[in-house]
Amino acid sequence: MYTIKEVAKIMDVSEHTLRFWAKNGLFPEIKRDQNNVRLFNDNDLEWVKIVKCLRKVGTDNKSIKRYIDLCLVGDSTLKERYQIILDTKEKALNQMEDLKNQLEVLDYKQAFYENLIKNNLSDPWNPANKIQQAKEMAL
Amino acid sequence: MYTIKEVAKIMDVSEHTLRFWAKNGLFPEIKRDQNNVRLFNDNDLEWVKIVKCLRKVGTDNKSIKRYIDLCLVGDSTLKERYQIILDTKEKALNQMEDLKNQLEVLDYKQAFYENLIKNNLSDPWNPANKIQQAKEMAL
DNA sequence: TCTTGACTGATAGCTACTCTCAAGTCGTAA
DNA sequence: TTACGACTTGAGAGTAGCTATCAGTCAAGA
Repeated sequence: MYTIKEVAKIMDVSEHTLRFWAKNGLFPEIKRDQNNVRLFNDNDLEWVKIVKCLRKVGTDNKSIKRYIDLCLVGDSTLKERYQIILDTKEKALNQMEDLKNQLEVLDYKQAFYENLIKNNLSDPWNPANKIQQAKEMAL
Repeated sequence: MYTIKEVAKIMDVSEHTLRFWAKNGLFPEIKRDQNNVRLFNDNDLEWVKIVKCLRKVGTDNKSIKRYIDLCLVGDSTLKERYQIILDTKEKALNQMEDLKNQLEVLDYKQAFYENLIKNNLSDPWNPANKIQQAKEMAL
């Protein structure tokens, strides 16, 4: 059994966020002790894990709740849940692709700056420099 | 020269977001025609590209504005800007790593569901089933 | 007994959009 | 000439998902 603080540490999710998720029904009911303090068990940790996973790939909380609710309905929703996982995987792969593209932009920028710094050049992008260049061309 | 609508299409960023970014100083001043309509040139498109890139890897707008402002200052900020690009690259790589981890979680889930569906089994996670299992064990 | 620390829910605030709206401009068709 | 439709503008309201603050409860230790 874990307190919310321990779960926050183990799962690397803030206590605030865990309470927010709990309040919004993103976990099945979590047990409380006699003082109303939440006590997470290992199974609850698995729920946190899947919610965290779905959030990380950008699933909105409404859709996550829907998935959780399907889980609680029982076996009749197995195929629908399976499909959600497949769709989520595709989303994650698209995001990887997107990140790769952004990395290319950053690689280009890096090379651009390295060239300027190494050769002690001026930034041809800078509007101020543009004016300067225009002046030079006009001479 | 491109209207905001064209830029939105070319860069795959909504007109709303472009106006929002512009209002918050995430682009250098953009030219307007006699009717106050924004006219983006190819250089502006490059600004949109870098802002989009920074946002995609989770940079907050304040930090993006700071980067843009550094760009406008001129060559004295080249090294600082270079460092921002390097830091951003690292952030992007961390995110890739994170996504890979989440994909593993999803792969596991996929296998889990495939097993249940193929073998026509009950979800051992379902709280309702847990009760059932407990009952069966009690028999 | 008092203090410290952990927890609680309610609520306020924040970021980054996202949407709606009234108003202005343009080209074309009746 | 006027009406229309498609486009733009800024202002401002609304939203998602946290994030932070707060007052209050409780148990354990000095």
